[in-house]
Amino acid sequence: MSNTSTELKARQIWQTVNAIPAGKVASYGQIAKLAGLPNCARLVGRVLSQLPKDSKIPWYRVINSQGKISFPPESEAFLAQQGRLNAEGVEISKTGRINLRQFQWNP
DNA sequence: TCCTTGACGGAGA
DNA sequence: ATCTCCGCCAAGG
Repeated sequence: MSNTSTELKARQIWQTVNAIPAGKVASYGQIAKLAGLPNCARLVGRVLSQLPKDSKIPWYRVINSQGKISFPPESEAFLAQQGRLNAEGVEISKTGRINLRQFQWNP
């Protein structure tokens, strides 16, 4: 067990994602900034991609800045995320977009 | 060490 | 609204 720089960043990211309230979403870049890591949107995606399947962290509340799920439509991951969001009342249009005006988390 | 690969983002066209 | 083209950061080859 070591505390590498990236591990510290990962903790910051987990903590921030945990703060997203149910029924709301946040973009990768937004999470990065709130975590004190500007310009690290890709890192957020990377960190979330390494979460264990049974993680309690609400990774599915994180989408891209275009208001879309960052997985290929029809993919297993896409459907899983879509389902979790729908279960929380987050609406996704037929074209796969989420209205950020309405559902984006603004702390 | 250099190059490629991503759950990214913003500016243009 | 859609599609490039870059810039960014860390990991893996």
